Amino acid sequence: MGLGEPKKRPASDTAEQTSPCAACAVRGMAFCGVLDDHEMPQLLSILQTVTVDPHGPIIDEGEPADYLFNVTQGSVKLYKLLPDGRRQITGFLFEGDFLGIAMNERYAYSAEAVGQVSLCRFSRRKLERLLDEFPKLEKRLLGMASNELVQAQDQILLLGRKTAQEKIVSFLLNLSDRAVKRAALASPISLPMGRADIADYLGLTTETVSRTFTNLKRDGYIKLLQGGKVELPNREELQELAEGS
Amino acid sequence: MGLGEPKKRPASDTAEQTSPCAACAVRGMAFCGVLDDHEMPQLLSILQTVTVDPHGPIIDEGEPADYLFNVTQGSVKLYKLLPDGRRQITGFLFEGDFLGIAMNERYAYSAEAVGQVSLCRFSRRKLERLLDEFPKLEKRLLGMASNELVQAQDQILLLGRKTAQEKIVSFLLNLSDRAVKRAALASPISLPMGRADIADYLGLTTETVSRTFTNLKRDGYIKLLQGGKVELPNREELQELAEGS
DNA sequence: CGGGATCTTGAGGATGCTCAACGCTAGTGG
DNA sequence: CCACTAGCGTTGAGCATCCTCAAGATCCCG
Repeated sequence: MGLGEPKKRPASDTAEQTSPCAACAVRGMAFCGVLDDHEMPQLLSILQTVTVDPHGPIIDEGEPADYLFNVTQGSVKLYKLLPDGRRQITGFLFEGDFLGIAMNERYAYSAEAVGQVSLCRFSRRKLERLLDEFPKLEKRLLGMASNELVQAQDQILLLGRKTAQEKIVSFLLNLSDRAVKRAALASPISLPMGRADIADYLGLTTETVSRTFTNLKRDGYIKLLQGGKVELPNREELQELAEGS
Repeated sequence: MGLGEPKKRPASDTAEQTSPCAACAVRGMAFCGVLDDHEMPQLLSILQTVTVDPHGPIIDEGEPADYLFNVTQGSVKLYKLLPDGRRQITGFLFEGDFLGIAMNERYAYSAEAVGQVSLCRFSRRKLERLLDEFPKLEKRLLGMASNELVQAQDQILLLGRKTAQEKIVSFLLNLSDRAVKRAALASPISLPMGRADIADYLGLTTETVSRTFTNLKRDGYIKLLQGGKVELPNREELQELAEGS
């Protein structure tokens, strides 16, 4: 696992010593949002901030699941591989998303930075002890797990029964919805990942992704802007395209 | 939702009055297994046993998620529909499986009995109150949610990147593994669901499922027995078929 | 024994894949 | 400053897997 070894920065070696969390932009959206200010120090004591370069590994499928993460900046892709190299991306994470609910003793998938990424890293062992102390943290995690399961089922429906065009449009709408949840704009959304990543997420090839974008553009459903941004002029129209109705 | 209205049987109207749980065959595997004997009465007080006829509905996608279930007998299919009728089965449940982790305020999918099914039914509201009282119950549910997420990712990999034959073989091996967990045999496994259900679970058509079974049979990888049972003579061989290695 | 449902088999076709070439952009070094 | 290259995205032509449509076989329950 050569390139991109995470650069660890203990929470206690900078001016942020007292609390990187106090200034944290994603605290409200993340699972730590349920803790009050006076409870934060205990979380802080088991947390390290980490940055990873583009394409750098974060976790590897099959390794002991010793750490959990919270994405504070950038985007992350999760994926599984078949022995012959076929790849399935199981999800993308953005600011505020949690990495590591879906695991037992070992990581069930690998994770890699899409662009430059910053994360909070928790020792799993220590976090589990904290859960005993703060039941509301555990409740929050259970709620997040529920949400992720619902998302996973949507993805299963998409992969099993939708056409290439429906897959692409569903994907764009999903990114748009999540952007709104992060208090970003619903319409010019940014695609930090490449065509190959989109293909491996939707069970397609890069060529099919590219062709489908071209068609959607030609028919006026989307506009491709500078810097990998996409404009969605008419969400309701797209909503229907996404479900074939 | 006409046919198959669940037949409710309050826990207090039969000889099992004191405890249907005491004699419950699946208690060890189910989430209630974490409760001690002296804690069971509280669970019992919020529980009803229910039976559903073949093809009878259990829950409907989009309805308020007022009840959670534990399957005690038979098999259940979970599915989502697209507006034009395309169907994706998101999972099958067997004895001991829990129904209802993946939900928020409303059910994220529909559930239907495959054969004759028996279930324990819990009021969600009351169960949530019980969770506050028994943190170990909550911990257990979080663990189960983790497991389900791992399963969901496997299914995503299957749907996105596996061939028809790999899908079928993976499915058979999965059923076999789960049979073992229920203390059943690994090899002649039973397929309580029809070809159409298998197809909608694997993102295929019934014809493709049928043809693939025929091919696997011809090549000696499986044997189709009486009563919808399937023999898997060589699991290791199948394991390789399932991953294309 | 009959009949409906389910399963199987066949022939033809469409969606998305493979293989290949070309264009665009950004970073690099002369 | 600009040619060069490497990576990524786009486009095209042919093809394979799986789907569609249709007919026949089998099973199960009355």
